[in-house]
Amino acid sequence: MAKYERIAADLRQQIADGTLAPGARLNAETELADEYDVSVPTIRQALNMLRAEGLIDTQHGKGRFVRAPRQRVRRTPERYQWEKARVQLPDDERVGTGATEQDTGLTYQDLKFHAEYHTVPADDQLARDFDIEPGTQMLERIYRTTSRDESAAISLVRSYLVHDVAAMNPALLDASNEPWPGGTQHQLKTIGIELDHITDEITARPPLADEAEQLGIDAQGVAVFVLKKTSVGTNGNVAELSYVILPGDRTEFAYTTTLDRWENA
Amino acid sequence: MAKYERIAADLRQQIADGTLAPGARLNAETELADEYDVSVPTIRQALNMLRAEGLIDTQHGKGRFVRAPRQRVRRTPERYQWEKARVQLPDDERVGTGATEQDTGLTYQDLKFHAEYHTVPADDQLARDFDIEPGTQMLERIYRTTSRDESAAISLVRSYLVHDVAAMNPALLDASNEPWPGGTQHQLKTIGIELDHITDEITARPPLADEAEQLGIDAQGVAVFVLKKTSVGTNGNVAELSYVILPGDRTEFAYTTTLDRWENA
DNA sequence: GAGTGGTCTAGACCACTGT
DNA sequence: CAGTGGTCTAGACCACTCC
Repeated sequence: MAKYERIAADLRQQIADGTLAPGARLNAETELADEYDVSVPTIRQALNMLRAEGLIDTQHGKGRFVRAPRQRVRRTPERYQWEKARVQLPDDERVGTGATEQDTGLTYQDLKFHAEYHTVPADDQLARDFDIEPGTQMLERIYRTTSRDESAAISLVRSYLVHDVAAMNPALLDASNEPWPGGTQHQLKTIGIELDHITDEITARPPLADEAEQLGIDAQGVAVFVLKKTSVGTNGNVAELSYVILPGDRTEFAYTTTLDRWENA
Repeated sequence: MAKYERIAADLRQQIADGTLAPGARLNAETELADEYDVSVPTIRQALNMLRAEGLIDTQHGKGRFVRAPRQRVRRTPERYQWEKARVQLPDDERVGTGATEQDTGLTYQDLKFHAEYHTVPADDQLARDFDIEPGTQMLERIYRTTSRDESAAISLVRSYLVHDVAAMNPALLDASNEPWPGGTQHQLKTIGIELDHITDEITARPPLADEAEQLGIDAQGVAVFVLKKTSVGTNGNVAELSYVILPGDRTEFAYTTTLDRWENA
């Protein structure tokens, strides 16, 4: 076993058994190098492993700190139905049920919310998903939701609508109307679209540099979930499609499948 | 921008635009150091980034190679219902519908299959999930499924049954009966259990060292999915619980939620 | 044996954080 | 200012792969 592996294992153990409690600062790399009687780069290699595992957090100029295990936010598809039901409520009851809540699964009042809209031509992937011609103008909506407590974003969302369809209600083209009371499903209702079903497709990949920064993930190690959410209207057309980027260490998905009973049971 | 970042970006670009095609070997670190006019450790830092991103594969003594983008295996909950329906078919039609297929979502004939059974006491987590006393004897079943083509495993499964419940059919205690025709749901039927629903809970984390090896993931970078699958019988009790470890770069989950129609629509 | 990556050293200089 | 981590150098030695 290599020295750096042995050192990493030792520190990992100390974190696991509480010798190094969450929030505690590790000794400086020069001190650790003395303690373990190795060179500084070797210590750094060990510490990089722990960072990749999400166990420690490094802060330039301050030190390395044991990370508190992140509380996972549970995301279930029940809220799709919940949001759909709320669409029919009067306006004042719909307040606080914005796209934020639909796309993050959170219902907190204390969120910082950022939205910006663009018009972009459909690339091949979007064209396939919407069953439209490549180059068709799309309304691209970028959302970033941040808890007031933390600096890190909870999710990054890229949402797409066919521009000419959205334009049937000009209010939908104006980002300053966000967060929209009632969320995307209510927005769709204003242009005559009712959703039939929503498909979630979940993959994982390493975060891009800017995603890592915005989500408060140390660049190496922790992955992000990419949730591709496809909303299909009762007419069979894709009404909205969004990519939700979620931090891999703070997210949990849960889906329940109910099975048909055996006939002779 | 640091040198190693610039070098990584340059190589990333070459991989993206096909200058470095999948399978191609990168120049040796000493050659790259000459080309970019930096030291070898700096080159190594750049290459470690690419490895963490899953773009290259390093083989000790041979070189570094551009990884082919992995084909993702799509995993949907439809097969739970599919497997349940097949339980009632006659034996000869059930062949090839083993736990493997249920837990991996694959139906290939050409799989190498490994199973081993243990008896272990329930820890606190298992006790909570099964609603039993901690320390209750559990039948722990470890599955590892490997495609005949590749050396890497497709999934690693840890499955739990209450030992005394499984023991009602002694054949269920013998690992040499795996792969069982009809899979777990048929095994449960032999002890009088019909499933009502199955809940999938999905998280992601960095792989453990042995998981990375078995799944053919380079230790750093690519995450693993942990799918916790809870199968609940028609009596309301948890019948079986399994943890499925899936490679983050080769797995995609898809779940569709059908929404109720608006009454006045 | 020649070539490859894996580990490790002993430093240097810079950028960021606090006092 | 002192202390921290981030970057980078120029080498050494070992383990693995292939011929």
